[in-house]
Amino acid sequence: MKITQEADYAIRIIIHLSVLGKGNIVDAATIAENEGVTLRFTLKILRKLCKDNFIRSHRGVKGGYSLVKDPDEISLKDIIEVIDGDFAINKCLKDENACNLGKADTCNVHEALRGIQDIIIREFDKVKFSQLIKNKREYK
Amino acid sequence: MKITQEADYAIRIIIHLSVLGKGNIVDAATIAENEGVTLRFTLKILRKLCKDNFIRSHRGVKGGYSLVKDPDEISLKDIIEVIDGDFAINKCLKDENACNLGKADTCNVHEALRGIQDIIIREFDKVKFSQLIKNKREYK
DNA sequence: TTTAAACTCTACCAAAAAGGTATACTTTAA
DNA sequence: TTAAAGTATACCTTTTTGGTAGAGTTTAAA
Repeated sequence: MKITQEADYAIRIIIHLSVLGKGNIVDAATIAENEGVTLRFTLKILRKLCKDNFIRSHRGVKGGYSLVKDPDEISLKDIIEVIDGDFAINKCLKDENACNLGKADTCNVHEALRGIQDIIIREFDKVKFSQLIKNKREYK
Repeated sequence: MKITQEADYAIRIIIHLSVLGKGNIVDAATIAENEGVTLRFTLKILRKLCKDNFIRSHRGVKGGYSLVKDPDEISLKDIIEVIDGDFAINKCLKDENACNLGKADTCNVHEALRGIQDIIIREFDKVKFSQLIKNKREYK
């Protein structure tokens, strides 16, 4: 029941971009340095965030990355899903055939877990990045 | 954000024992066969459940395992914790020193995640095994 | 009192996932 | 034209997970 280290990094990266605000460009090296993640790994995460359209990249000299959406339109759920994939607290909730007893449809556990999962997703979706950058100053 | 396969098995094992009811003995081989888990792995899980006092073992011929508590006194949270350890949706919530920026105490994300984690734990704790065995018949 | 059906303990192993790095590009402002 | 940026793909290492093995110990019952 953990988010991955990579998702944690992705959250910090989006926080960094959120502080700068939608549309403002910053290069990967600056983010990496400030957030304590290696440049290479930062780049890898940034590419995933690009592919899912939360940020966009600007190639060439003076390039970098910028937020596509406003921080209050992006939730923890959104970013964790980009990295870790859909929330599924048990494999049978992602794929009913994964139940090795073949009875996901009649299983009380399955039903209970689905209820919990729905609540978890809702809670992660409630937290927007606008809230996460409260009291944060600009980076120099 | 998944429970492990092993925790899933443990849940089924406790369900099996819950159907039989507190104090009733069944041997590992029977559980293994009914729940679709190998005997060896079942034994391993049973030992962990013993150590944490949810079940007790009976050695020797006609031995096996039985529930120590009533099914309505055992929750999904209890059993998942036996196998997967304490719930901690991010490493910084288990150990504040794990924050590689060293600012768990002032971190907005940390604070938000703790709130979500508390809700998750509460939800898993709400589900008791008495509820999970509704409509389940005895095993033959 | 012997036997076999049970559980116990510790260690080990293989596969999968996670975390991270390397190489060889392409794009573009200045 | 050049160097500062991002891109794409592939690879590697470590940790976690899932599972197995071997050599015991205990005990009901014949």
